[in-house]
Amino acid sequence: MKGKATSFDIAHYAGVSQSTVSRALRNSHLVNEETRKRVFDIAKKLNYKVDKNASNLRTQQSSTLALLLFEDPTSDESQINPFFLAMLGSITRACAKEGYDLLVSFQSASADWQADYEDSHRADGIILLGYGDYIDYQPKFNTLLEQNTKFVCWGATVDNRPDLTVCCDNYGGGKLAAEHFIAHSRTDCAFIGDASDHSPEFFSRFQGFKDELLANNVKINERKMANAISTEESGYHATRSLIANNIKFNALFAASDLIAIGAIRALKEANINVPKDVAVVGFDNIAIASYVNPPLTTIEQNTTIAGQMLVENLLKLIRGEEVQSTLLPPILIPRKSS
Amino acid sequence: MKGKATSFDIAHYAGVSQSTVSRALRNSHLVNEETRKRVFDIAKKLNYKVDKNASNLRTQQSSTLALLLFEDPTSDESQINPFFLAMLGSITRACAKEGYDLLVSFQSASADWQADYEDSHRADGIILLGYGDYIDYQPKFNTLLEQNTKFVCWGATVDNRPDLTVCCDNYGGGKLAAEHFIAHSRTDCAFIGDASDHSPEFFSRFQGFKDELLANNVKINERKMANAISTEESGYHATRSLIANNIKFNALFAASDLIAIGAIRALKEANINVPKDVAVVGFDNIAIASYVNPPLTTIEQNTTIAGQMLVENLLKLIRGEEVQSTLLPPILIPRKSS
DNA sequence: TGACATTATGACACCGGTGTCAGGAATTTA
DNA sequence: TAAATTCCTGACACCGGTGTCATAATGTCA
Repeated sequence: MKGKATSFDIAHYAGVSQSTVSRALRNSHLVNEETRKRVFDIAKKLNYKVDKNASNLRTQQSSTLALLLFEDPTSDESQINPFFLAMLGSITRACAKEGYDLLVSFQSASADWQADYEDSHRADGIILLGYGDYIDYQPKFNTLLEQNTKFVCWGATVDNRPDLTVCCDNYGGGKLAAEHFIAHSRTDCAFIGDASDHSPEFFSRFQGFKDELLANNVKINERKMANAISTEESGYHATRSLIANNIKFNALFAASDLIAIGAIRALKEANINVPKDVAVVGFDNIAIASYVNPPLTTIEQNTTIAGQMLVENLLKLIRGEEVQSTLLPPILIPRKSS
Repeated sequence: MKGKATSFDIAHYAGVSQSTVSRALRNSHLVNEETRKRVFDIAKKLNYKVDKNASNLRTQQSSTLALLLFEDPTSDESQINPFFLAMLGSITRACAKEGYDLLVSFQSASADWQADYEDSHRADGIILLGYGDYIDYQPKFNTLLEQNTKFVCWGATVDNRPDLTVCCDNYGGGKLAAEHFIAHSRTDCAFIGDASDHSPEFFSRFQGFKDELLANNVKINERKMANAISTEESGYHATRSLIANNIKFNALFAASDLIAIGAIRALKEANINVPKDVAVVGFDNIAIASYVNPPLTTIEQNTTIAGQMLVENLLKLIRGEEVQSTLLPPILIPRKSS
């Protein structure tokens, strides 16, 4: 046999028509049991596999989802944010469970990604995953919506479409961090992250943090805040600049674990003891968090559930079912850094 | 416009035949420049995207590679080995650079994965990534070879086909670890990993380690060896059992970083100081390694290059070009654990 | 026994591109 | 001016399945 076997080959050997083969292989009840068995046996012998391109072309669907990972273009090329990698893992699993394949692709936020995968019928829907400059995405979301492309995204909100977003309750997570500090009488708080509304996730975390402090009559001093994107380097530099400016605090809330880890490095360098002098709380609970020294107290986002929800919601959208807005509860994981 | 635009729609608006549209969009030199422009403009306006299913079906290739990740089924479901995640990242990037899409899928070693992706024309080739029981795979490799499926694999060797494997020089890496201990006069060595030939990568690491020690007249005591698979838990338990058996050593070579991290935890628990009492060296240089306490000395496998090589070699195989056997040089990254 | 339902199958159009071949128009050559 | 060449385009088969429709064979009921 040259080349791969087709349904015509099977039809030939089974002495039936190609139509019947196709039906038999898809377990249509229209096919005689005996015929079905014969076809299956021959298919197995010839190592036949349905040509997905032909099948997808005809049925106009692909049983495939696309995952677009937006990386902050400023972050180090070689290291991908471990939080996203964890998400990727759980999304892959969730897809497999649902019988879907997963196409993975990295995108820079600026690129002209649009609906490429879905328009070209390569994927039935798209999962968008990224941290950061989501605000720039709204026009692209609109394009996707206009074209009736099915998509869900992590973290970012889409105007008037809360059902397209799965995210952690960042505001609530921020409050958890504040509660934790209050409970341990650490009220001289610093924040590192991006408190502008440029990065909505960080913004919400900060808002929750600030509001909960206020509810306990604690005000956060603007001078005790520094901007950082979600990398260890950025957290390190932001913290160093606070220290260099001689700014004092006894609690530090970092908008992500990577930032927190960088912050701890900067604190250590300045001979500031964690947690004795400064208690540090991060956000995400990436795998590294439990191994750093001291182990990092953090607000966990459950990536397993998050990945499942993204996939489930997307499939519902594809099937035309209604989707509820999904907010995942954050959990405080207390460790030795606070 | 209902539904997605097709090349016929463009043909209609451009007043040319569908054939010409197809040619124009693929920049065939057979098309008049003016016609080409017109077609492009209309395509853009209609937000036209080539239907990959139709295109792939006709051309019998997919511009897609499949990545099959074999996880050790005994490892914790929720956590994927960070080394593989790093590989996944670099493979994704390498694919993008070459203009290929990447299908990602998790498989358990036992499943009937065979050549599914390639047989069904979803992918032009397959990358196999896994640790562990590779020895069981040879029959499946044979099936793949028989069917002329293009594939490459990480780590595992395929009988008589060294060109299909990309891996780190595990033997050389083991020697590096031994050299390091010798240089620091730590000659009472323990090894944790799998020194049977069940896990060829671990086996090679151990062989290199042992041989280099022998070259320096140091013999490793069989009692100072313990089996472990590549998880933190497994490393922890293996080390605990050594300690429980009152086995003494002043240097420990772990077959992977996760094992090493587990080992350090066990040592700490037993009040054994790292590196003062026991120097620890791991293997992989995963991201966590530099953050643990103390930072872990390890043998780095460069995942960026590894991913690139896997993709490059696979593409060469697909194009029918000759591929050289690829052995990547390991590098010792000295940190505070030794 | 004739009308009708049920079951199993084949023929065929179709999905949306790609590649081949034939041929008309314009240009060059003899 | 006829012949050859180049350039550009359209018609059409084809990739390998899926879904619809027609139909033959068999079973059911009045």
